Amino acid sequence: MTTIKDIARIAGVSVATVSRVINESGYVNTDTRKKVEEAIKLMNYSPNEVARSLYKKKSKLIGLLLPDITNPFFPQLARGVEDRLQEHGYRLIFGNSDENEDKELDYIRTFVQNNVIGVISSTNFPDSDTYLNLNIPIVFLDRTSNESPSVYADGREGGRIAAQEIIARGSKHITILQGPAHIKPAQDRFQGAVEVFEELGMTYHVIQTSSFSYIEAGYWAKILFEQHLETDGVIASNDIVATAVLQEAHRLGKSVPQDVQIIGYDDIPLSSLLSPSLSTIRQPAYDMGREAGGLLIKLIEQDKVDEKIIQLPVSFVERETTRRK
Amino acid sequence: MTTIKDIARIAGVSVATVSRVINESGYVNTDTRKKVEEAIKLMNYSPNEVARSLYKKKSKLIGLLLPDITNPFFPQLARGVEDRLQEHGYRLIFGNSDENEDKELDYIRTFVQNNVIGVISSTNFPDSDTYLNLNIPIVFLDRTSNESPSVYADGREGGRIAAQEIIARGSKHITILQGPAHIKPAQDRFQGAVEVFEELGMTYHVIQTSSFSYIEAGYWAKILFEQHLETDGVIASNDIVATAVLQEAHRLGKSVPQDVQIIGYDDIPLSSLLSPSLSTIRQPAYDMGREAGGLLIKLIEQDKVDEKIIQLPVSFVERETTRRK
DNA sequence: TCTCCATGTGTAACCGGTTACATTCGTTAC
DNA sequence: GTAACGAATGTAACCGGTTACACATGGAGA
Repeated sequence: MTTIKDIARIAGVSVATVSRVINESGYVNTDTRKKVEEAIKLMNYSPNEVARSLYKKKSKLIGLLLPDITNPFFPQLARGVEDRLQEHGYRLIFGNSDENEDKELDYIRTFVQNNVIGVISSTNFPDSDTYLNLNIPIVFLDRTSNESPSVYADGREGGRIAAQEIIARGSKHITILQGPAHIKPAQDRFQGAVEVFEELGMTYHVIQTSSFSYIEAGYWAKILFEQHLETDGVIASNDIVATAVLQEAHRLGKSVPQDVQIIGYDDIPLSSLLSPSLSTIRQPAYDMGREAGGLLIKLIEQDKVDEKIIQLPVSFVERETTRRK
Repeated sequence: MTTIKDIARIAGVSVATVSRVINESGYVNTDTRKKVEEAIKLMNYSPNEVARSLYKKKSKLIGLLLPDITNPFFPQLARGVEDRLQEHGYRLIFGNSDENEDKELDYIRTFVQNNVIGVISSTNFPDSDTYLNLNIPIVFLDRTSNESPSVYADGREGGRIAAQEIIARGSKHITILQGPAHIKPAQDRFQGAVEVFEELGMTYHVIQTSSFSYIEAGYWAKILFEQHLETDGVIASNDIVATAVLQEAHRLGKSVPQDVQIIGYDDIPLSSLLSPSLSTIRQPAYDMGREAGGLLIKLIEQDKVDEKIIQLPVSFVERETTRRK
């Protein structure tokens, strides 16, 4: 591998001068600069980031921790983060936590060991020591914690909207699928929906689900209609579960949205391709990722950041699993 | 941050001894080891990987380059890779290439700058200088190139199976959706299907699509039925497009699979949740990722590796968008 | 003429680890 | 008695950059 010494030798200067050229710092004579640049081009040299990082105690790497990239909501977050950071020359070290605190801790440790300059995390444990003791900027994504920098969409409001819309469209026997208990945003949206029913004094049913996995989604859908066959409106905990409910409704000969209305959550890309296409509460996942990236960059590059907590709007996307008002 | 010097001071030994304890190398007296270990625990010390990496010219990082994590086929690959590597203490630097050679080059460069010890890449340009000149192990994933280490599923065979199955199930007017021209695996599966038709002397139609994006998928589905309304069998280039075709068929009042049979490709998780659920050619994406990770580890840790090219089987997953034989 | 400062460049310390080599001590073998 | 070797430990060079500091030069201002 070509090193700065090689370049220095070829250009007939010292390593300090080469470094100055690379970093555009300090004084360098125009002719000298030219010689160095030629040597760099000749050898196709690019500086070793590891050496840089060691001295500066800062790399160009950022740690990204997501629960599970296999859940189609998260790739969009990841993509948003990456696109934003890439524009500023930062790169990602990536890990899936599986909502598991130990795995998270392990990843965070290796992030730190690799001198990452910041972390973006969708964690269920934002208040753990791991994060409190972290002395690099951290942004919570799709999660919040007190005054910590975070980017998220208003889950409670999303839940409220889902309930309001499905009620306004005439469902009387509504079942809410409550997402996994340990996942904060899932509980927020559930609470939001429940609130609306309580406020209106309406009854509703709840099916508690314990994971967001594809395999189990079908199971919950079955349970739902087994326990509450009269259900004519379903507020699903996310679009995957909603898709499973849609399938189960078909299987039972119920037509959607005439017999049963369904509202999903997230607006994953496939929602619009289902038949009937899925009405859902949209979270602007890609933008959330971008915002998180942007916020982290600010935290890294600036002393003061005013808006450390960014809440993005959720919205009802009316498609074909709900009736017209 | 705590450094090895701090530990040495606290334990009353030299840095060399601490290093020996950490790495379990050389001779260390049992009592000394105990003192050092206590100091490490006391300070919650973990060694700086950057410094290590600089001296050793090797990190614990591996570069992973995928076209677009937003396409649901790739998260599974990524997950497989990560899970496998994680077991061996390796971490991922991740990037999306968007099938763009410049972006790829840029990522590969920063991988190298960060002393990654290996690269896994789904590239359309395996024979470019970028990869030829790379002097660290590289595994091509979902792609092949000559004798280079690679893990993939047999696209041609997948295409053949799709054609055979849909023909065997009675479709007469079959339209093949040909995936983007620059994506090798898409062309392989297309060629495989075409082969079968040629061998049987059957006619078929082709719609050439130019991307795998969600947004355009609906467009291609529309085009398909506009140009070939008589189509009673569709071999889609992947499951997303197949989903769009399914939707369009419904919209046109065609029932699936009675009027039109549809076969997808990939077997992304959502396929089984569609209604009707999607018959498709399954690629074992997660396993492909795991295998790629395993192969790379072998290449890194062993001198000789016998099986450098791993081909995984594709299979027909019979669901509800095809009729019974 | 002398001082001061901007310009230009090199030397060497430093970042936090790893490891080659030197040194010391105790035991064993001849 | 001493040569040889294993065990235990420390010193310092090294990895490839960055940068503080020293030093040289030349022109402007007093």
